[in-house]
Amino acid sequence: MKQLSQKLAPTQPLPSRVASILSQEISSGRLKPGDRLPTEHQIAESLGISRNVVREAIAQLRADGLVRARQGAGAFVMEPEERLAIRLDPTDLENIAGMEGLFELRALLEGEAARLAAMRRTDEDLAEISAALEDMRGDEKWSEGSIEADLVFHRAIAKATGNSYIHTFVCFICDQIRRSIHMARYANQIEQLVEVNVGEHVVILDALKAGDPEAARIAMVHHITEAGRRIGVILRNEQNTSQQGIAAS
Amino acid sequence: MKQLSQKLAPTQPLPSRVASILSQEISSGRLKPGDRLPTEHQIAESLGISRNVVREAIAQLRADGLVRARQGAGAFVMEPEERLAIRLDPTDLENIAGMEGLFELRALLEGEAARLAAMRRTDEDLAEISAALEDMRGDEKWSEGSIEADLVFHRAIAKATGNSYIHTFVCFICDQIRRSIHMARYANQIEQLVEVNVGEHVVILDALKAGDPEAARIAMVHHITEAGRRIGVILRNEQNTSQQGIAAS
DNA sequence: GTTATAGGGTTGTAGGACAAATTTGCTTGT
DNA sequence: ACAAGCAAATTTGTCCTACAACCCTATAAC
Repeated sequence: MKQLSQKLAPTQPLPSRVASILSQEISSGRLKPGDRLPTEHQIAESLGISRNVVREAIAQLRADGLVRARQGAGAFVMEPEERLAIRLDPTDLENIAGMEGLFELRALLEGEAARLAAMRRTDEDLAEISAALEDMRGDEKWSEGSIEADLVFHRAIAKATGNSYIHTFVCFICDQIRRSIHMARYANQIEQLVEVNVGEHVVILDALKAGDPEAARIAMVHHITEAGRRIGVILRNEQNTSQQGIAAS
Repeated sequence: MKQLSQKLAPTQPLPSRVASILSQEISSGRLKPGDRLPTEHQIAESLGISRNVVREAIAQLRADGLVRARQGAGAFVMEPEERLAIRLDPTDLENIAGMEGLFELRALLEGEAARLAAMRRTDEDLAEISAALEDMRGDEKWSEGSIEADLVFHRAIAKATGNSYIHTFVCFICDQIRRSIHMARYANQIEQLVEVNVGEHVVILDALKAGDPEAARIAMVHHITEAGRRIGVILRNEQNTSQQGIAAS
């Protein structure tokens, strides 16, 4: 167990590192649902830290619904269905396969969000979305601010669905993707593609203005597919964009 | 602030209660992004608890990316976009409006998941899904086991997409809904509707077997819409099921 | 005016102590 | 011998103190 603790950056706070270790023990199956964790004393001693730190680590796991502590009995691993939080493992996003999966989910979710937004958006929503698009154009190409404006655009659409859950989920996924992009530093090779990117956004906005649900959805799926392609993520193009004749009506 | 602490069951562990208080302070806007939290000492003193408890509470918030603590400086509320976990507020699901939003998201997500599953499912996936359906029929009507089998059915479809993110998200949402249903005890008024429910599942399974993406998606959306209706959740039927003439072919 | 330094304040970690609750095993009575 | 109940050990929950590491600011020195 001790050697695991060295796999994390020493700059990260100690309780988080301990939480990661325990969390890994669980997700790797070494600790199965129903199992009891080692006592706080044992963990503290085996890692050479104070019980205080262990308790903070377990507090994090408990907050995620990963374990349940019972006074006098111990801390037990919970069933996977009982988890009440989603936390993505950042390491999953460091390879292309993970990014592909996330982009697929994003296209799916945001595509449908755009469809709903086309039907429900208010004029204020539209103004907010348009403003974000202006910011994308106005800022320096692919500067930090431009990327942020891009995200604001997507979030505003999700908000325009009027469904706070959709908004929450879309925000979450977008942030995961942005984080990955920043880490991988993909952005520096695509500066010349801004015009294309802005163009795709314009198509989406137009569909929202027109109140055309299918067109909005298809434009969004297309945009995300292309955006993924630009950073090396190839989506299996099984999205049903083949029926776009309907949308053109 | 003290009166808020009484709104939680006294059986809940103290750190969680404190975390809820702080989390409410943030989501209600009394603490805005960028603000610094009161010092641990102040919080401890104002609530009449030890700093240790406060630290565990903050550890939970930190794990969610809700706040970021810098040694020597303090704990600061993070931007909403920086959050790295999704945790739904259980109180949001106690009213019909919240459930409607969640059902809409569910229909959207699982509908698309069914579409992808129809294209990608392996024979093993199909066997797993069929087995779950058998369990639903075999068990006593609407017993605990039958409800679980229902969930297994939905999870198996999400797994058949081959996308672990979709699987994770669908699992998460289903669990939220199940939790709400259990809490509200809706289930007791719909015992006679099992046949209908099973029938809807059969339609989904048939579409998956046939490898018909659109039919699978439409069947899933229809099922979730109906399932929601049975427990009193009315979805604005703006789902594009109007094209179901295609599915009937 | 700018830089260096010292001080107070805040979080991070350690360690000890006791309370509360659970589990286990032993004792005792029948 | 068996069962019920009691007692002890174990484990988590909470509190306390102390110090280290670090941040920020105000003061002092150049």
